[in-house]
Amino acid sequence: MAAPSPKHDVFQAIADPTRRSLLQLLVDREMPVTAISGHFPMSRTAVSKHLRILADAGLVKERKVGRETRYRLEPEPLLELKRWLSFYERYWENKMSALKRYVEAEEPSSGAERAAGRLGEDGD
Amino acid sequence: MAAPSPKHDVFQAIADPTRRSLLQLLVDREMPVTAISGHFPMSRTAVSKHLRILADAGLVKERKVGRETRYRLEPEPLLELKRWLSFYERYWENKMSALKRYVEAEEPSSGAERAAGRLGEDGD
DNA sequence: TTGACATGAAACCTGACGGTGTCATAATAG
DNA sequence: CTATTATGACACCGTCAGGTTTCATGTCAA
Repeated sequence: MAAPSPKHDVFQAIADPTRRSLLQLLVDREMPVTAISGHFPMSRTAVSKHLRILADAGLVKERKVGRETRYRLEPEPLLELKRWLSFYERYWENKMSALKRYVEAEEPSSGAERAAGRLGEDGD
Repeated sequence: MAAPSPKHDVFQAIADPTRRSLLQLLVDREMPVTAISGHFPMSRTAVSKHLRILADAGLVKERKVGRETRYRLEPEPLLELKRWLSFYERYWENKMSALKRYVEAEEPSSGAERAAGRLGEDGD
């Protein structure tokens, strides 16, 4: 019963770029495996395995509809990530001010179109 | 140098539990490798490699002091993570209300002890 | 029933990862 | 100078993750 024995945690699940794309693809629609795999340059089986890992981490949910299995995003587990992150927030607040504000400014609304938000790697 | 070709991104860097502990250990103090490795049940070389990966992702910074190399946290790259996360925030806000508030309530202080936040699996 | 479609499971390959031990080198102590 | 300490660079190894292909099963359509 809802035994929380996830072999894969959220951190590991989102570590893979393919998996992150998968999440984004399923962000608001529900899709069957074959349709999903059409968006990726790999075999359907490979995608299926990634989905399994995501499901294992609780990030997607499966629903069988006829002969197909539809997957959809389940964002709750990301809360763990958020909480982990929030712990470090106060640390970068120490040294960041302008940069932080610049980023924060885009969040509240619907900032998400800037997929490639480049951060200054070489700070000093 | 300043090679902007990080083989390891932030997502991958924090995927490993050891590396997350490493970050936490270096969160406000600067430590040399040997001292750091004293906190972990593995060889100094292994720790050193983890540090390399973290440095590669820009999450720690090295400073040579005499014959020792001191490492310290560099939280800026976590912003990328935060921005990635913020994209999904509005999605879990759809289905979460009480739960969200309950979690949010712990963040502001220094909440990080509740590692096992159980979420209702079947939302609808 | 028969056949096509959707999917998961299994066996397998390869490269990266996490770990070890050893060694070379730079810096400090005597 | 010599010995010790701190560290990084290597070489090596076992495991696992990501990928492929093949096969079995279940569902839908004629």
